[in-house]
Amino acid sequence: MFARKGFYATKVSEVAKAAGVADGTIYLYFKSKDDLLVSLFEDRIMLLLATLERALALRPTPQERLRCVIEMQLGLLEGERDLAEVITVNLRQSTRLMKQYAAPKFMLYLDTIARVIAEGQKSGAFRPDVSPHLVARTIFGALDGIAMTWALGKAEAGGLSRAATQVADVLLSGLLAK
Amino acid sequence: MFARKGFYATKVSEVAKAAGVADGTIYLYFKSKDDLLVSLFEDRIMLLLATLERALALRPTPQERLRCVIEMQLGLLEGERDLAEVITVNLRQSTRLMKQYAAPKFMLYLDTIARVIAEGQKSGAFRPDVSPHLVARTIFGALDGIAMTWALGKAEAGGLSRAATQVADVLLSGLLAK
Amino acid sequence: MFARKGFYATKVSEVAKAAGVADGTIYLYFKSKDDLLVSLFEDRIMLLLATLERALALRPTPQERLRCVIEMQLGLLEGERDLAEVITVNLRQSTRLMKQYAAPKFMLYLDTIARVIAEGQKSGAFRPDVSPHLVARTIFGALDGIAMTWALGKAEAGGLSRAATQVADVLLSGLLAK
Amino acid sequence: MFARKGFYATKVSEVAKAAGVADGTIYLYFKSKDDLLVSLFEDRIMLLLATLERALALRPTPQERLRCVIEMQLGLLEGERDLAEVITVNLRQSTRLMKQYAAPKFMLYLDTIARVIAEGQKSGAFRPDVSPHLVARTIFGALDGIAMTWALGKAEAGGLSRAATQVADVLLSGLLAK
DNA sequence: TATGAATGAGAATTCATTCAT
DNA sequence: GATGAATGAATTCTCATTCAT
Repeated sequence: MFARKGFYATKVSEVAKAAGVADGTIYLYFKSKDDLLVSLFEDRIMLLLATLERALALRPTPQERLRCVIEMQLGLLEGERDLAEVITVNLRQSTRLMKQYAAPKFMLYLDTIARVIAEGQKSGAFRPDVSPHLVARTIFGALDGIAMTWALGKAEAGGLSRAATQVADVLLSGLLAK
Repeated sequence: MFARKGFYATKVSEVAKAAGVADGTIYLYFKSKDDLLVSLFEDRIMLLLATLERALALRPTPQERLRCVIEMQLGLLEGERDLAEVITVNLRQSTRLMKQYAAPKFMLYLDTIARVIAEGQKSGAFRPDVSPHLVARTIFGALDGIAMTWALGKAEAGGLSRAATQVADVLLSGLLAK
Repeated sequence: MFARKGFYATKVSEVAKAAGVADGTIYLYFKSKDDLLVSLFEDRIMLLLATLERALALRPTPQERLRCVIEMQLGLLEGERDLAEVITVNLRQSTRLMKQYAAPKFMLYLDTIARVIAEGQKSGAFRPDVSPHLVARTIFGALDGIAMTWALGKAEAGGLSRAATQVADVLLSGLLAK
Repeated sequence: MFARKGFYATKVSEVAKAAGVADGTIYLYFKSKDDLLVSLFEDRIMLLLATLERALALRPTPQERLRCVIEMQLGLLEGERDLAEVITVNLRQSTRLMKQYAAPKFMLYLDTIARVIAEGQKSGAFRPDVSPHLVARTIFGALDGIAMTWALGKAEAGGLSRAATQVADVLLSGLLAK
């Protein structure tokens, strides 16, 4: 609902009706309307983090690990256009929301990406002249931007995974040591 | 004000007071509160587009042109933390706002970047195996993500221009034909 | 709880928790939240009435009987600051509550005081030129006001019984026939 | 409206309609619904205080001054049954309201009465063996109780001023030095 | 008897917008 | 053009009460 109508335009009573419960019941499980949005985000980013850690454990080379990150971030949203819209668009409704709740969890995610880069640099696979954290922010932003334009546009099925391969190609060849 | 408190948390009366006019006066110049935000965005993106076109005219090689894009997008926000926050965070109020007003102008901007890529591919400078539009979305997203994390974090002076160089290095070597 | 937080600010669930039972259990013993307050009041005023009647039976002279009334009304609350607050403050929730439930019982109480006065007048002990009912209302109000200011203030231990003696002195010498 | 329906049972929108303004307009003049009630009380008690001080200035003897207090407190409500109900009943809805807002102004009023008593004691007119503040609380309570029973009952015209004379007789002869 | 999760009616308050001055 | 007092629609959240277990 947040994706379709926007967070502020969505009434709690609509969420309740869609969930098949009474208005008050929402408040037995969520502290406030804000909490509803934040929980959605946290659920997903924690899921992403957990899945990512597990997947990374199976990929030995830095190249594979980076592709893994890219595939997972876009994969989380593939087929879930509404979720993509909530996370890339609606979540950013208010700075307060972002700073207070989303930022900490989000930083954990950036840290994970940065660690992949740093390890690749240490092993000599990636160029050492760039900041791992900056690269992490670049990668996150690139994928987020792709998801956003995908969600706001036609959101074609399979579009994100096709994008993932190309983006990975470009970023990887930009990061590999010469 | 939108940046500091969020669009919805900012009252029109606060904007009026900050501008030193009466509440009603706002409505002599803007159709609605939404219009206030959209105008802000349009002003800036049109400025960015115009400045970018002018700057691109002076850069002959695709490499220089791409660096130019990167420097300008981040440069627009350098030193204007609040503006960065409005554009990367607050503007994403609602899908309606994005789709109806921001998207068209935004597409013009993506088109400009895509054109730079396509020209680079045609001239043989950039690898031909990636979609110019996808690369444009990647570049925009990367820069937007950097600006967002910069704005939400400490927003250190000079941070964005230092970032620009490194991002340009990575993206360029990822895009150059072998 | 009603005394500490006010009747409207006290949730039934808080009363239930304080009583160590589940919310629903309250409704097995009380018809409604209002009933909770009314029962509290009725319990106490009936207790006061019964105790008062018993005590009055032992005091032969009008003077003693009047002192008895004063001591009992203030004595009921001595050491029970919360109860004093409920009766003097919180019970006055709404005119409806007062008129419908409290007033009848309350009138019984005023009647008892008025009877003490009337008997004193008949016996020649009290001045005959004042209405017994008006005097009863005066006495009740005076004691209620003392209890209220005591409850809203520091509610010092022993404060009410010390007050009782002085008030009785004043009222008695005001009522005695010349 | 508060008197007729009780404070909690009265909706702000009803007050607004009765006042012939829109709901929101209430909030341009009062901070909250509570403030509406408190303002009513403060207005009146300040009026009472001012009128009382002025009237007291014209009465030389302690006896006259005490009668003056009694006449004014009951006189304020004479003919204003609703106001009497608000002040004696509705205002006492919550301890918070009383303690936080009403108490300070109320104490000023009690102080004024106590001063009348203390002066009477100093001049030798009143018995010296009772606390002026306790007597003030007694007098206030007696009058408040009379007003309350009057408001909750038939509230006959002229009832309060007739009561005033009798109460003054009793209290005065109770207070005069022997 | 006791429970406590679910209910949903209800109300205070906010704030974008208007328009008489 | 500018003002800012007044508007009133709109919405979150609370909490007394119920009832299946």
